[in-house]
Amino acid sequence: MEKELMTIREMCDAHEVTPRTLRFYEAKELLFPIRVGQKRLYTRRDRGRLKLILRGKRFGFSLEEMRQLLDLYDRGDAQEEQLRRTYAVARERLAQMERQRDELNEAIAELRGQLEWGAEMIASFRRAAAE
Amino acid sequence: MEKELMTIREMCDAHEVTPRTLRFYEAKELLFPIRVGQKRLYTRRDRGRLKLILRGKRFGFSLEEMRQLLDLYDRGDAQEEQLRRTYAVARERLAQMERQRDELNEAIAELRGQLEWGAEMIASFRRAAAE
DNA sequence: TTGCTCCTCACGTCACGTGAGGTGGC
DNA sequence: TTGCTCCTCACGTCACGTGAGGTGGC
Repeated sequence: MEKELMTIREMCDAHEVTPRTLRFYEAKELLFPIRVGQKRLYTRRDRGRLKLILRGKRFGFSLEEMRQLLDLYDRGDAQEEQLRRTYAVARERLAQMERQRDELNEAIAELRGQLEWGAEMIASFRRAAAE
Repeated sequence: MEKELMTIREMCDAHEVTPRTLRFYEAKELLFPIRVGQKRLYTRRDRGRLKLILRGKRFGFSLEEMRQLLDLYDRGDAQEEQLRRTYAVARERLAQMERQRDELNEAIAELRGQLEWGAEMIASFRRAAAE
């Protein structure tokens, strides 16, 4: 059973982030934990938002983009509009990620080539030293 | 024929970087253009270093890492040592790039799944609106 | 005189990391 | 009293971007 309210430490352990990250997201108005004195208590809503934020990060969305999408989600009334917007932004991101993957694959191939060349050079140094 | 000395603008056009980038690399001691008054004139050596820096960037090396490798290269005496070091660092980088590519591919697959789901949802909104 | 390119600060960006210094409750 | 966890500034990081304000030569 999940606790209704979680401390900052419990949040960190559950989502593998640092306290600094959670405070930073709060400053950026991405999370809104309850304050009891100085302490923060995170609700189910905060956990839902955090999961979406972390997922968005894996997709390369900026925090500002995630904030805008979450805000749309929160307004609740325009569910369809929110979905369309997210869909459009996500398609662009997908295209960027595919380009990025292609570049990365090229770079990997190039670096592999360089490494082969380097291995040969090192081998020839060794042969020269053996004389 | 390539000119022996190039202005900052010629360097920028030749390598698709901004003046700010070249000045930044100089501040970080990666480039050492000749100063004629205030103006900078870049030598063949600077161009060689810049090419290596940009290549290194594509491989994800930090500027500090590139500076260290270039410094080794410059000492010239320990060519073999330099090559070995570069080779070792490059192998690690390759492994990181491969991990990064795998994560990216996973994220792409996941995002594609989300997009499909989103497309269906939008379609069902449309059907509901058609009633 | 007007443009153009060059220059030097120096602050801004993004997503946090990292102390410094202090508090509350077991 | 000692630890532990929490807290709030606030500066540091990385690789530049972006004005502001000024200079030199056609």
